[in-house]
Amino acid sequence: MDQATTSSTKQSRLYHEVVKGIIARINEGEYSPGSRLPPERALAEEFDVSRVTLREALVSLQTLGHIEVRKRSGVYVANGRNLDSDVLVEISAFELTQARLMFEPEAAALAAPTIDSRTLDQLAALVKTLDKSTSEQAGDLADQDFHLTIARSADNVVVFRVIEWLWKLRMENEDIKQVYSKVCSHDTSKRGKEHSAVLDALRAHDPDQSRIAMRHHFRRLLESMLKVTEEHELELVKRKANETRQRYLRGIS
Amino acid sequence: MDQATTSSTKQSRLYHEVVKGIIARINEGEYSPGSRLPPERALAEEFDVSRVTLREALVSLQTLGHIEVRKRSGVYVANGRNLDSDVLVEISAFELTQARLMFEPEAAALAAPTIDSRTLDQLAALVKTLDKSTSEQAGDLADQDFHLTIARSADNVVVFRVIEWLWKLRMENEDIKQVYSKVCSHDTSKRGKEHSAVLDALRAHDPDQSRIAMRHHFRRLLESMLKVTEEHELELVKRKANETRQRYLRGIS
DNA sequence: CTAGAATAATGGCATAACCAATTTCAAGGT
DNA sequence: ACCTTGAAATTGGTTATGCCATTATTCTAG
Repeated sequence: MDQATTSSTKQSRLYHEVVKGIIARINEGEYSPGSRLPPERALAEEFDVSRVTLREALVSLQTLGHIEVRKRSGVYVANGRNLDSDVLVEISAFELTQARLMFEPEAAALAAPTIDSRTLDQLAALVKTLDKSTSEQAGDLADQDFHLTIARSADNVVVFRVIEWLWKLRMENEDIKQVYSKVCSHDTSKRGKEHSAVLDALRAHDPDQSRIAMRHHFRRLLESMLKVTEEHELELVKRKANETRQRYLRGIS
Repeated sequence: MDQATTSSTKQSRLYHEVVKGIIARINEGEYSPGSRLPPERALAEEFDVSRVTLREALVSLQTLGHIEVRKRSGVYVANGRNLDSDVLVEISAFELTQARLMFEPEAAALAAPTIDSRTLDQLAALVKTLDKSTSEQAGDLADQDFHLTIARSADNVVVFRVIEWLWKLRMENEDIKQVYSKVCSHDTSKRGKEHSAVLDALRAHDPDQSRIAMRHHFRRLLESMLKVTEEHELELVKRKANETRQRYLRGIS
């Protein structure tokens, strides 16, 4: 091998090239999800780098969650994926809300017995912020803070991570955001009341009541969502009918 | 260094430890944002690893965005945001099981009304497989299949993803695997019965009963886990006491 | 045909070395 | 005293080689 004779012109690290190369091969289907990549020694030769450099690329790829290295077995293309990395899967707002309806109440119930007064004060402040928030974005953020603060109080990293991911989906997916936006503009007042109810239950350190209050919140949300969507689709039908009418009446007036 | 003489007991990747160590130092302010870390060679010595391994840790840290490596200048703590960290989170078997106790019963309840007979047959087969499985690994896989099949039947991508992630943690983390292994060897028979109970409830398409059966399964699991861990720590104490005794009795016999 | 033992394959890690720039610092000139 | 300068030390980047422990595979004996 050449030793490091190429490093004078190339600014970035060599392993970056290898990372790019492997990702390209994955994307082009040469290495399909779940399949095994060639062994390190072979890959190193293919990319014309040392095994150490090839390994650095694998470490980076692993950190990014694209591959999975199993000791003494091989390198595999990740298919299970990390919770975080893929927002690509099409997820409907309904599915997401249903999942939240299932999980968030449990987190609230878990948090209730041990939540401390400082956190309760924070939550109270967030309820106020949400009530008097003008912009939609500010409201959403306060909403997120409220729910994530409760999830954090459950004092379980796994639980928190799950709910954090749920919120990530809620905030990053445009379609979902739109649906939520419609629902919230539809009835903002209820959200405040329901949050207060949750807060009261938490204040009482009552797990069951906390669960019920949170469940109620989400159930109402899901129902509103169904209703709004219904109305929305009704609106679409009307508009279409109108367009049709216009088209067919165009030549008559 | 001793070559890889320590790898027999240490399961996960060595560079992970280094990553955790460096993140800890950053979070504790020993290395403040923007400041320079010691050179690679020094760090390698501090962490008692080779430079190659230390470099792997740096690559990972760099991929995570926590540090910045400037050629022939040094390694710097990334400015600004420090989200504290992915790899740093230590997830205990208890936390994971608690999360599963919260979420998986809900998934079962959701699946119950709509689960079809073909899937029920698959589950029945898996229960059998689990009962008569000899190797631990085979049992674990059947267990995983059982739970993931139920989660899939909930027919909600988000829910499935969450539970899939939980299982990933369960199977990929060596520490957690070890704890689960101890628990399962402790009482395998119960697991089969509990799975059967869940299956029966699903067969009856009874959401509440499904939830209860699954909850019971996990509650028992969590309790066994606590007990086993207790025993394990007790064992450690005993062994230590024994060593002490040996030491002090050494000259007497 | 199967159980078990030998063998090959594979990832994990260590050591040593060299390269190409940068940084440091002291010698030397003004 | 101040600046220049150039050599040596420093530092990240990369390669090469070798051993270890465990898995996967193959071969052999029963």
